Amino acid sequence: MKIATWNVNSIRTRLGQVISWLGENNVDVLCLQETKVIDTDFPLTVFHDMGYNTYIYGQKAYNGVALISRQPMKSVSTGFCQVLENLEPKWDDQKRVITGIVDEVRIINLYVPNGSAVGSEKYQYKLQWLAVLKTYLEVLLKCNSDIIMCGDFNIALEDIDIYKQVDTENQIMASLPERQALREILKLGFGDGFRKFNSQGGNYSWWDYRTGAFKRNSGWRIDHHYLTDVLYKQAKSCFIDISPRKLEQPSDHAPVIVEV
Amino acid sequence: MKIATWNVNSIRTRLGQVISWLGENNVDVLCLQETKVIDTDFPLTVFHDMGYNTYIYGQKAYNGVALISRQPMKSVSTGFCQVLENLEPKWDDQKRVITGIVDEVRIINLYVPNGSAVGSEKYQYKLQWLAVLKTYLEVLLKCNSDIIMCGDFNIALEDIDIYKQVDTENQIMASLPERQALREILKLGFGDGFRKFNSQGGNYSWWDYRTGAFKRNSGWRIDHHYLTDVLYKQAKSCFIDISPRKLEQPSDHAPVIVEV
DNA sequence: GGCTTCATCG
DNA sequence: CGATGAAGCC
Repeated sequence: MKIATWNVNSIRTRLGQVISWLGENNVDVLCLQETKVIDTDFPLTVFHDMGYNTYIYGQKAYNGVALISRQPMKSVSTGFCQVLENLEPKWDDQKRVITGIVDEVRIINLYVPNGSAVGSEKYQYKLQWLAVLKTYLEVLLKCNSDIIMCGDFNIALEDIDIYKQVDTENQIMASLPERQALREILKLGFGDGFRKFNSQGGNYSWWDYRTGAFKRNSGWRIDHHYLTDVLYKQAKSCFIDISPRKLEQPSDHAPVIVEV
Repeated sequence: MKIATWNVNSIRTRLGQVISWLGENNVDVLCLQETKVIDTDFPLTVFHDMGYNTYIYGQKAYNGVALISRQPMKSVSTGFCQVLENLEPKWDDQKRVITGIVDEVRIINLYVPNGSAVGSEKYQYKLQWLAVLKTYLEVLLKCNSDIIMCGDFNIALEDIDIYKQVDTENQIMASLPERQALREILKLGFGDGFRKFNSQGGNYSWWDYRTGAFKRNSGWRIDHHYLTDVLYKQAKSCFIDISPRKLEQPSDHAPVIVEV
């Protein structure tokens, strides 16, 4: 089973690229982030015509996640609050979480907040959001032993996940508190799919649109697949496909594919 | 001498098309309207590199006119108020007028207000603006006997200048009061360069972006060259070049070229 | 309805 | 740099 994650930075702008990529890469589930569209405007039919089942959780202009699955998914759930019933509803104002089960495997598709700048209000929100995510995962792990949690984490966990040395005190996506929050989550029992197969630096999934970052490979590895034990052990491959980033009008992120 | 007028609907968006058109059409003066850019952001150097002298009169987001001249121009003047010293300054809030002399010929480049809808406040402004234009021309005619007044007039003077019969009571760009205001101006001694050579309908310079107007040639002839007597008599040709309207991301107007 | 600004976000 | 939405024009 092949599971891909791709922050497309607007599904409507990127639809042609996503469709052609999906035609060439026969993935079973494609997890999209930053769809940036309300559900009524999501281009469903083109995925249905390709034989995919589509589960969406979007909003206007910002955020938005979707699951594009060859097989119908079961136990699909959107947002945190359907799982954490006592959680304040405001945690679902931003559409960043969708999950469903296919072949006994729970796929969790996440768009973690960016956090803007260390110390900012948005940074606090990111850290709190990661704490909520942890409790969310604790609940799901009670029912589902096999989980693939993937998406745009907006966190580079190790220094080799960044093209240059950064200040881990002040650099968003690399600061120690957010790294620590993610490590606490991984301690629940997740392994990094990409690092099972590749321990080298220079592998990135996001390059800033500005300053020609992609040409110089000035990237960050912030899009991840985290797998629970059994899935991690049986994983066959995990790689970043940088080819869509070379096209005209690309997303700033490249898709990442794990095979289990 | 070849004088072109072209409403480019943003010089920055259309720069590539304007430059390549200018390279292929060796005009002496190119009169631009709707440059939509403040003077500090106007792309001057690319015109200078082609050997053109550039005179600009722009504002943020709306309106804006420019003269692109092979020869340096003399007696360049922007707006109405430099010529009509007692005129209220508000008449230069919208940047719609620029003029200069080349080879003893005064080129006046105009972007006449559209007027929105007959009877609206903008319509009243259009009629008043045309009255001011008349007094402006009366002054210039005292000093310059040879004048080419060109630009986007937002007026189709005759029924054959429109692809279909319209209601001349209510149709903006065709209503009797605005046609009459323009006729009063032409009575000062101007002839329509295009009509010296072509008395046929079906010749248009503007096609609405909507409803595939260009494909069906549902156009209007609203971009004109008006010439004083001597120039009118010696004019060698006047034609509309519809080829740029066929490109991707075109202006909704085509350039018009007169040779004198 | 097409298109181009601008402001905001990442 | 590139996305969106709102406003204004035609």
